[in-house]
Amino acid sequence: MASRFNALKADAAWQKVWDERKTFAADDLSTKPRSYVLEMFPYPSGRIHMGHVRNYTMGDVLARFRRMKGMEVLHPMGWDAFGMPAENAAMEKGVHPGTWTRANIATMKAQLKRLGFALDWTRELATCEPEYYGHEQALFLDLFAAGLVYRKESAVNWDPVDMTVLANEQVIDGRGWRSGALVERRKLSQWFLKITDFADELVDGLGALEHWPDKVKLMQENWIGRSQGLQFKFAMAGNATGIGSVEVFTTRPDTMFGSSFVAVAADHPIARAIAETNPDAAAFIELCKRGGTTAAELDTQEKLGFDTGLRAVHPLDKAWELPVYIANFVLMEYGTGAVFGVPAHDQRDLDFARKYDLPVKRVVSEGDDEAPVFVGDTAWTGAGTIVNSHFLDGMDIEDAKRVVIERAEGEGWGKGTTVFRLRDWGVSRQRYWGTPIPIIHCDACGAVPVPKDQLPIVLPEDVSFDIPGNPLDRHPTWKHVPCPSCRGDARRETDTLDTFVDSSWYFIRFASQPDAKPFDRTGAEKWLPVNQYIGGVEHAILHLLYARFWTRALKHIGMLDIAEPFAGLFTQGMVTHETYSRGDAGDTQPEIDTDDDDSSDAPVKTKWLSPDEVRKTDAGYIEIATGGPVTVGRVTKMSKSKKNTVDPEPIVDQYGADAVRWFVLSDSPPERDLPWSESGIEGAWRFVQRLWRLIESDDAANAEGEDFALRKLCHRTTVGIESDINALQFNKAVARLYSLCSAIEKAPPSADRDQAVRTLLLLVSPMVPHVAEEAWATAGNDGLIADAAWPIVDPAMLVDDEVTIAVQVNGKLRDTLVFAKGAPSGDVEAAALASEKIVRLLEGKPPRKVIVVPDRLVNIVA
RNA sequence: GCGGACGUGGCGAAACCGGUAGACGCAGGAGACUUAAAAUCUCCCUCCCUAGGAGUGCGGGUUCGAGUCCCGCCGUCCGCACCA
Repeated sequence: MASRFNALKADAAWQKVWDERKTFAADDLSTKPRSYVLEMFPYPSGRIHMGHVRNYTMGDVLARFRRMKGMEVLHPMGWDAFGMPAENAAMEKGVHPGTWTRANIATMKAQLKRLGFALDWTRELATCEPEYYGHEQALFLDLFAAGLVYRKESAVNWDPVDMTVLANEQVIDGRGWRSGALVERRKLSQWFLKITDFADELVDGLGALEHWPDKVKLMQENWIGRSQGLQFKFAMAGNATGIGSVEVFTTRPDTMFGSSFVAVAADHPIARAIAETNPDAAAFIELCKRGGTTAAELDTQEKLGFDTGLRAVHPLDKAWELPVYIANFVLMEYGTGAVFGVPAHDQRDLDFARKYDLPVKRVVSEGDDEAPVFVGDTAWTGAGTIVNSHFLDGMDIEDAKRVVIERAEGEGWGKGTTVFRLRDWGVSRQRYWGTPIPIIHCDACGAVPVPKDQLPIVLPEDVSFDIPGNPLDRHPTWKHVPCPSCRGDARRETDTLDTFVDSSWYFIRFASQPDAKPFDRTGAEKWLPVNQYIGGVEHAILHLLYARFWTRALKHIGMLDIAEPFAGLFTQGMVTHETYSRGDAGDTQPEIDTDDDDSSDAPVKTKWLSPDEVRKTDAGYIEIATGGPVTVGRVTKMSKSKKNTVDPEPIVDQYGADAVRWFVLSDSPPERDLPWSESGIEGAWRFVQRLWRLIESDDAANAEGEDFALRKLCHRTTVGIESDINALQFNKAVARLYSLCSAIEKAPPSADRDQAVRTLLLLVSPMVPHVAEEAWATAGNDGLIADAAWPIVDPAMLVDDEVTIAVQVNGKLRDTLVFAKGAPSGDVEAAALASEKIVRLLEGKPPRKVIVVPDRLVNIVA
């Protein structure tokens, strides 16, 4: 009797069982091999979206699979719960950020539970609770004590919309990563973490991360931007100004004899000193500040300079003087804020030299041309031999670099150095909804750390959000505290920590969560590093770099002996959907698509329609409300601004958790984008029903006799799926399961078929656990399929005794032959040549050559 | 501009180490069952035209044999960006 699988009922029932039995709680004391599977924890924005579903389903399949393979699996979940959207909600709706956040967590937790994820909820944490951020404050103080935290006044990226400071990593194309507002430069006193102390090891450490995507490693390497070169001082000729020297950095000391000018940044101390007495210089500096910083502007912006009148003495030839310019293309933030220009071998310097008629001298010869005058408008930056350079002549570039550095160090005017693009991590945020920085400012004692026994510093609840700015700073009493050191009147730090600090150590807290301290070292080390971390590429630099730094910092201060937090990383693709717009407006409107985690939408001109506002008809899509035509636009990332989102919850209501899980695992390779479609989810639902029918119709009582081919297929499928899941290639595992399912359906009843059904159930159970549990119980098995062991593969069942051999003529397939495996090449060749089709094609001519690849093919060259 | 990835049917995609291209799914088509529909099942489904030929973005090359390797283009996407 065929019945339907009632997903709604079964999902709830099995989720309750897993919950009550704490099936997926990880045992710290287990002696089994361990595996820590983690997906990037969500920001509690309100509701889960398809991206979450895809991300967590992938991790879930891996976690469930590893459990079945006999491992003790840690698969926890928590909430990245501090951040701007909660404050925006507070401002818009008058609700306290904590109330809003905790309500969202409750909603999203219920939504995650409905998907049946094998999560260890006993370790759930939310970063906005004092039980978490109090420990974070303790860690901050530990880093402070170790000298890895400092305060300095600096020019910062100020987001005028969010009214806060942003780290360099959070500024994208000159705009705030969250608000999309044009970032301003401001001077502020800020707390910094010394990530640059770890710059070298953060680059070098990438080499050991075998199970990370090359793309992410490369992005981090470029972000850290390590350059090796020479740092040295030019002495000034004469000393009328009192400026004695200018220090520059170069990666090309080999080209020193090709230099024709020195340039300093507009905000370089030398430029400022000159501006004090020279109004023209001051005006030029103002001009430089006005220049834009976007890609397009930089591309078209002319190289401009102002001759200071200063002359720098070439360190290798004291008689040689170079003009010193203030130039708009020199950055104060990089290197020493000053450069020397070698126009022949640097495009920027060449543009500058051509504009100001400076000498362009060739010092690297790319061919035979050794003429000292370099012509043309394209600098030569490639390999070559050093020419026109005295004692360097004839050397290659690398040798010349070494020789110059040795000489500089020997003569004491410079030294070989490494310079990084990476800046220290500014962590102060002028926000309420974040971790309070545990520091007290005292006029007498300076910045004093809060004694650890006074932690956590808890956020005050009575705050208002009716005016912009930081409510902590405006709070009447909170910041007024005595100095812990001298007991005098002092002020609490009112800035809070960047929320990326919260996510820099949550994976450690998951592994070990004592009450009295952030984590227990041996407890944490039992689980760490995370074996498989899964999340979006958008965190390739931000979160993943910070977490790597934080882990190394903890190692540095002896709190943890783990260098790299994430041994394996996988970055999954996005979930996309067609876009629909009314009429023929198209999707050509430019727009800024900010993060989908928040509710801020960019202004949109196109009238977008959501998928449930349109219907597909034979004549194309129409708008349901008006019956008007709908333009189907590009398939893009689901975003609120384009209204092409699909809310997972109603889909789960309609099709059940298993169908949704199966869909997000099917078809698209997990690192690529997954196009969501209505027909796709229906297909997934049909498969769940098909599985159920197959299981229900299995008549175990009458199952007798053998089906050797089917038995072999089960073993082959099992190994295949093991390797697919280990490689996170779920789309391939899905395809194999479809094939096995079809083969079982077609097979006549037998004991092997009955066994195959059982195997199929086990193999699909990590992906569609609810229908698998239901069927497992229906078939009368004891215990949960979640606790069942993965099928054991018999290697003998993987070998084929027969093979199909392709017969090609000139590389084109003409026939196939079935042979016993390992048949002698001579026999195979003879059979191929005797084949009717081959005989006809050869027309009696003898083959010129015959290639036989054993057990694979015969290629006849005619 | 620099760096990287990718390009296979109507669509999402498979294809091990260079060895039968298009597995598996979606959409579509035909049929069966049904009073009918849904569901289900069976078959077809790269293209031109069929004794066959062409075909993995385009043009070359290496090879008995190329989606896979090499050279040169074109296109798409991503990251960085005056980085000295």
